[in-house]
Amino acid sequence: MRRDALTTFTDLGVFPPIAEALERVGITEAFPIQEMAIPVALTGSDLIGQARTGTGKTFAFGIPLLQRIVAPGDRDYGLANEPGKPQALVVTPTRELAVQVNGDITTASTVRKVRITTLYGGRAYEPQVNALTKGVDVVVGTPGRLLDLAAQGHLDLSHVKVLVLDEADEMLDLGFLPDVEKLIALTPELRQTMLFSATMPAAVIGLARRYMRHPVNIRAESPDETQTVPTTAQFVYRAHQLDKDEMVARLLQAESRGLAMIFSQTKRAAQRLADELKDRGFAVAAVHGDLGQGAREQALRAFRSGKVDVLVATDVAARGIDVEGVTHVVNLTCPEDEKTYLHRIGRTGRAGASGVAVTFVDWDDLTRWKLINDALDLPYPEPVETYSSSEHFFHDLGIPPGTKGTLPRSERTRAGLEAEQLEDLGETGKARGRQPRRRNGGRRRTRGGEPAAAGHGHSEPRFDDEARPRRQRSRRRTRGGKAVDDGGSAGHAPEADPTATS
DNA sequence: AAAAAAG
Repeated sequence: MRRDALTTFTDLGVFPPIAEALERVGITEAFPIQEMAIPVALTGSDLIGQARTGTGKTFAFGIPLLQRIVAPGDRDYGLANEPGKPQALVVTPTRELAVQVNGDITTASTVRKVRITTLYGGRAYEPQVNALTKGVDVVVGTPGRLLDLAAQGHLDLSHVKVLVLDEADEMLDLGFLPDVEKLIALTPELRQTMLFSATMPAAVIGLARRYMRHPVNIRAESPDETQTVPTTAQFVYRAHQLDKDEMVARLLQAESRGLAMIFSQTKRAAQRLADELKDRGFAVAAVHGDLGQGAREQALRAFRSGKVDVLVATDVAARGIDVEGVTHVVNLTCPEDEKTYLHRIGRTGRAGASGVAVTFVDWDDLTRWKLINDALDLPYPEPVETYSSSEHFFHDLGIPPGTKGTLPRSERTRAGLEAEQLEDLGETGKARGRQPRRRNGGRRRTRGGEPAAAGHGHSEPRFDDEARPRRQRSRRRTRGGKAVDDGGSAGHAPEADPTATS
């Protein structure tokens, strides 16, 4: 359901302090999921919201959540809620996502005095406990720490009137379900429950009904429409293991590349690739669960600011993370399932921007890839056999042929790969120690220039100003101190929300 | 089997 006329938040029933707070950062226009969900959510109804990655789900629940609570400065303060007890709770599957969602909700709350806090693991208890002691209206957090603080008597969820499960299908998945159930049990039965995700399997909706009362289903797209984002061009290759580092390095030389995220199946492989790319002279950071929380957040901050323009990650960064300027996503190996694929490649092509998603599929994973391909109705049943020297690989990704053979290959790459492969074959009994760091090999980054070439007859990935989405962002954003010009024209940008997360 | 999430 699209309207031709621009819909403002005020049109949707959003009250002045929130509309004004959003206006202050240049957010004036509601996007489809917001347009559909906000009026329903404001009535207090339970709802299940589904919309593609990067199309504005966070504000779709964040805005009504703020409007439905009573803040200290509000005139009718104290009517319905005990001061200082959280009235709204948002649960996310990763700590970094909790931080991000906290930031977005805070953005919409700057005009009112709303106390919002983030509660998650890997950090000291003291500041979190102190915040709770002082009094909090909205809590965003991850399950483990929330339960922990509740068990210790610091967190009282008995006054929660709005509960949101962000990335709801993940939160209701086997790994999280027990904790999430415990959390829900700590909240009042009479509450509003909202579920949001880009992926919402029917089974999950069925399960969710146990925790909801007559939920309204809201989908920003028709059910038969593709779940992938049309402005992201997808490429699927069958690559050889020993060639992958080289392919990634070449891919990172694509013209007009912005930020790139590379997804790995394991923490160790992610760290190894990050080290390797660093050796090759790329500005890269790694984020995965083997790192301390400080290092994880530092990596993400460096990436957001553009201090590093390559982030190697495990699936810890697959969902919800919204970083402006990500033009390339690489899957080092075939993702687990279509949901993971969708969320990973959804880190690019956000809010109407163009993106490129490259997936490497090993021989062993061909069957699994076909399942993903079929589930999402993609046109890539047979991944293209490719080597780092293949002409069409360069052509597809817009890399000038002249760069061939210019990248140093570190010795550690081969050593690491061979050791890993032996391990896979079960031929090494003991854990492999970390390889010694080599000194920086060279600086080979090439950026900017001509638009990237098209591939597979899909939408043309281009990052020059002329290829930017027609629907211009109404918000000026800055990154690394300088303004980012979003430009505008061409393309078929469906919706655009600056601070969207999925 | 891996990753995430409490420590």
